[in-house]
Amino acid sequence: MVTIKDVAKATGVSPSTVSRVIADNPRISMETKKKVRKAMKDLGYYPNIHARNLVVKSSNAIGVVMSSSADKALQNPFFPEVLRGIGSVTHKNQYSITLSSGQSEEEILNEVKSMVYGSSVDGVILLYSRINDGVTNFLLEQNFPFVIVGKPVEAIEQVTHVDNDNFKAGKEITNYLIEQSHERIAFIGGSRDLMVTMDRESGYQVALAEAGLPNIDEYRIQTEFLKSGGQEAVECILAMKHRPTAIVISDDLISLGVVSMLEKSNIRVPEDISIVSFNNVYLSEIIRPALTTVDVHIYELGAKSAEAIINKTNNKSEPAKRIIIPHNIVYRDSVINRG
Amino acid sequence: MVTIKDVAKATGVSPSTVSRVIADNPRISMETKKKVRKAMKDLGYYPNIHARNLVVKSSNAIGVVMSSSADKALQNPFFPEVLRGIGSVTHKNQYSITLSSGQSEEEILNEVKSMVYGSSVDGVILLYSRINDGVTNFLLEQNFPFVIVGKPVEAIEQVTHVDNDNFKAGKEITNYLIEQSHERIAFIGGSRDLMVTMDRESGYQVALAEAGLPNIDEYRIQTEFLKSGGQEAVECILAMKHRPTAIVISDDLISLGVVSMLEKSNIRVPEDISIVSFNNVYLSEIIRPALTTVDVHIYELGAKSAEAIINKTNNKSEPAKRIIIPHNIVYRDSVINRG
DNA sequence: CTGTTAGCGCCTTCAG
DNA sequence: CTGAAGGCGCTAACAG
Repeated sequence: MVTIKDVAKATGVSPSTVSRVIADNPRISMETKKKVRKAMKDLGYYPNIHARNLVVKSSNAIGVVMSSSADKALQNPFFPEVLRGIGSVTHKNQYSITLSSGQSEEEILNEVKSMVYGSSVDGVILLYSRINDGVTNFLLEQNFPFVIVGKPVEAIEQVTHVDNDNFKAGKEITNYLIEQSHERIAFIGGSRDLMVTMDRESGYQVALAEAGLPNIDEYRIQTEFLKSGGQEAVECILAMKHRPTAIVISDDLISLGVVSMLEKSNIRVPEDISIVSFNNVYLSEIIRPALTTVDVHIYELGAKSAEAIINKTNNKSEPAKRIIIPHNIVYRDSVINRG
Repeated sequence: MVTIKDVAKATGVSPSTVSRVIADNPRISMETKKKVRKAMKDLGYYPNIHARNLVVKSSNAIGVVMSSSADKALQNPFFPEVLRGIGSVTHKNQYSITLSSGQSEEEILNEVKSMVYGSSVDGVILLYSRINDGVTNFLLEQNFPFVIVGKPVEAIEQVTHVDNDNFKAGKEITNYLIEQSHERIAFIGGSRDLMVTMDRESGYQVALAEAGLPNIDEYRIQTEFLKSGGQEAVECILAMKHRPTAIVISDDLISLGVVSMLEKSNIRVPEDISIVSFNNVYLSEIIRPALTTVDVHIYELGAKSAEAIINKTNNKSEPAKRIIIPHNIVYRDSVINRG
């Protein structure tokens, strides 16, 4: 391994000079800089990041933690897409990213603790926001730089987050269904502990209320953020005496499950049941019928969160920010006008 | 930050003893071990990985590098899926994973160099195999532990790799088309520099030859591993005087592009043109028509490659292995029998 | 503008 | 079974 000493020796300067060249310290003469840089290249010198990080106590790495297991999350195209967004800006800023890989909440909390205490990351991005979340609480206690993709459950003024206006989006998409003369509208959401579910669901409820439509408990179904979740949910719906004519679904992947299950049960979409959902993951375009869905600009969500966390690590005293990514509805073929 | 010294002080032992407890050194009495462990817990001690890695020159991390930009690759569901496979076993073995994020070959090579020289990873997994690849050559020269997902271009006996038998798969899937009485069969592949493309393409060619079918140059099209790649390819096909009645496509995502483009051009699949492809990414099931495709067991590919690289880092002298993941054809609705 | 010194947190001989 | 000492590669004062 070629170290800073080797290039110092080769150049006839001291190690600290070499170090300063690496940092591009302005107080080094252009001449020696050139000389040193040449030697670095000739010898094939690459800095040992561990040594560096040990002394500067930072790692130029940011941790990305997903809800529950990475294993499960990666099945939802949402995550690769945020990751792309995050990756593009971390890369631009020379940060690397470390993925959480824990399978349980406890494992993940431990991972995060060792990232923080072991200072192996400079900041973390939380790809979810959940009630009573150990990781969030820990980060908050430690006053460690982090940003949430989603809406914080509490201390909303203290934590930087990038989110959509999911309440508004939920309301808008539900209103769209109402405009299409639907009156019996169900809602299928992911875990109710997640803020994103809650926000979308309240939007849905308020829209119903404002339209003077009844808010039927049975019509609000909770399931998992997976295709299989959607299939389960359909069973509930099939069991109802008064089936809804339309469903608001809080995630495209769930929609995929419900559409396929509905199809299996000989219920046509949109003729028998209309469907709208959220995210505009690319599969919502290829599934038949193509999904009317709210585009939340996933890539953007990722990119902005990365920018935010990088800013924060470089300036810890920066006040918390809230960044709202605008959404828009993409109209496709999964809704029918019943008027 | 609580260090090894702090817990030493708190326990009344020396730092080296604490270090030995961490390593679970058998020469430490059970008694002191307990005492020390308790103190670690009480104080909230977590090892500083940089300090540790600096001295032991290893990182318990493995680098995952994708072909060209992560940005692009992550658009193909293949990658999240391998990542899941890799993640599950790295996690089980307490390894973390670092994703390459370079945008160009040169950037990626530099990333890999700094991983290797900076000893920030113990091994790397290459998610592609390409002719004349700088990264592969570098790793080979350095004799640094790595495994390829795919078939090495050269030095095949020296590099551990996990692959499918893509030649055989290409032949089988083409034969299937031939059995369905197709005679004009085209091939759309990704970059011809990639071994995976070459293997599948030769399988296709041999199948044609063995069946006594002509091998028409025009029928072999090369494009990008993206949906847009498929769309481009269709333009070539539309321009032909003698259009094929079936196409072998080397990647499901490309197929998605060709199907949608064909649809736009009022050419029906499978009635006018049959399609088969590779990977069995989940979207091949949801697209209409559902794709007949060879399932290469992506998750498995990832999991095995992770096992292999971990073994290798723990035993550098281990001989190179070739691990073949069996494939199987999943028959769906994108092929019609013309007999 | 550059060199010297000390130390980051941990592990590993070498003594005892 | 345990302590003391030295060093991994790098950076950051402090001198000059």
